[in-house]
Amino acid sequence: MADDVHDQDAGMRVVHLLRAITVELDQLGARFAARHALHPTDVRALICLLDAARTGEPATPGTLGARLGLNSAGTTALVDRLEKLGHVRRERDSRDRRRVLLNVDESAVTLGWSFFGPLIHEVVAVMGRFDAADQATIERFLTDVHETVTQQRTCQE
Amino acid sequence: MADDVHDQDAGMRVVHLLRAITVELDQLGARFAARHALHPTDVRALICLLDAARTGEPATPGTLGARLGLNSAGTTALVDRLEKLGHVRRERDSRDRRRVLLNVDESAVTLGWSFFGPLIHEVVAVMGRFDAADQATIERFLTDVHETVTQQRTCQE
DNA sequence: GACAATATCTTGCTCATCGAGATTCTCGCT
DNA sequence: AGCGAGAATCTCGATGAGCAAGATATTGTC
Repeated sequence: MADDVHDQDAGMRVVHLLRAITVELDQLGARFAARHALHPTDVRALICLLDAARTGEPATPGTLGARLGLNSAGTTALVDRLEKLGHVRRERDSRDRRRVLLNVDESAVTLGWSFFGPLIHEVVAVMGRFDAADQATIERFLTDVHETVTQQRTCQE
Repeated sequence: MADDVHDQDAGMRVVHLLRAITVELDQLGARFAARHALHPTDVRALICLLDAARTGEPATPGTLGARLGLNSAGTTALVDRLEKLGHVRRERDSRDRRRVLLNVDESAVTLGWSFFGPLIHEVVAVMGRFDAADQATIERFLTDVHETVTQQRTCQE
């Protein structure tokens, strides 16, 4: 039973750590936003768009708005802002001409890297201080947590 | 060199996982907010207040606003909202009557647990599937990452 | 006791987001 | 073909969170 208590303590400590990391990353994102005349929503939008670009799936205002929990009006305003800043370009889909495809400009990529690059580098370095077996453990843990959180989000309708 | 590339790949995968987890947690927080007539900022405020209560340090509008990056006007409006909903009570400090202490109501605690409790339980369960050595590894990794992120945030002025 | 410093609140404004509806385009059906 | 249902996006007016600047109340210092 002592082990159970111990397990739960480690679990709670990890929960608090994950929450603390989330809060810190949020604030870092907010600072990045303020420094480049962006709103927090704009940063989240760019992250989503870059993710989509990385996985090769097409991005449209509809999918973006759904991902961010915005309605159509807010999504239009968001894309307007990003387009005005030159981070995104609208482009009519030639197949389905109702749709608008969103292309992320190179400037947004370099902008993101200039700000988050150092942090990413640091985290990779932290990871590098663990041996291969431990790295696999960490990756497995984070994958499980990600799955759990995603499930929690989607199952609550 | 193949090992280097391998290390870096694992590092980048972990970075993406951490970011994905952050995004999911944000959206979960937003859903929690929408479901209880709260704004995202209100949720972040409650988290800060509960953190402060847990560590025993006194919470005031000033410290809260600083933590959230709000100015005094926004902080006043925020505390007004939370007080109107009964989640927080203002109370003049009897020693320094300029100050206002913020007391989190029990209702806010139970509200938070009713929503995030299941997720926390799940994450603890995920953690429980690892043996003690791996748990220590995970905790050490998250601690290092947290430190890195905090450092990155504070050093950028 | 007058003055600077601190903590909080008030006022007037900007702008992101929402709800509702208009517009443009696609596709199945006859 | 061509008409109508439905889908993707945009426009308009309203709401409200947050900001800048200043007001108010309280404390410590000379």
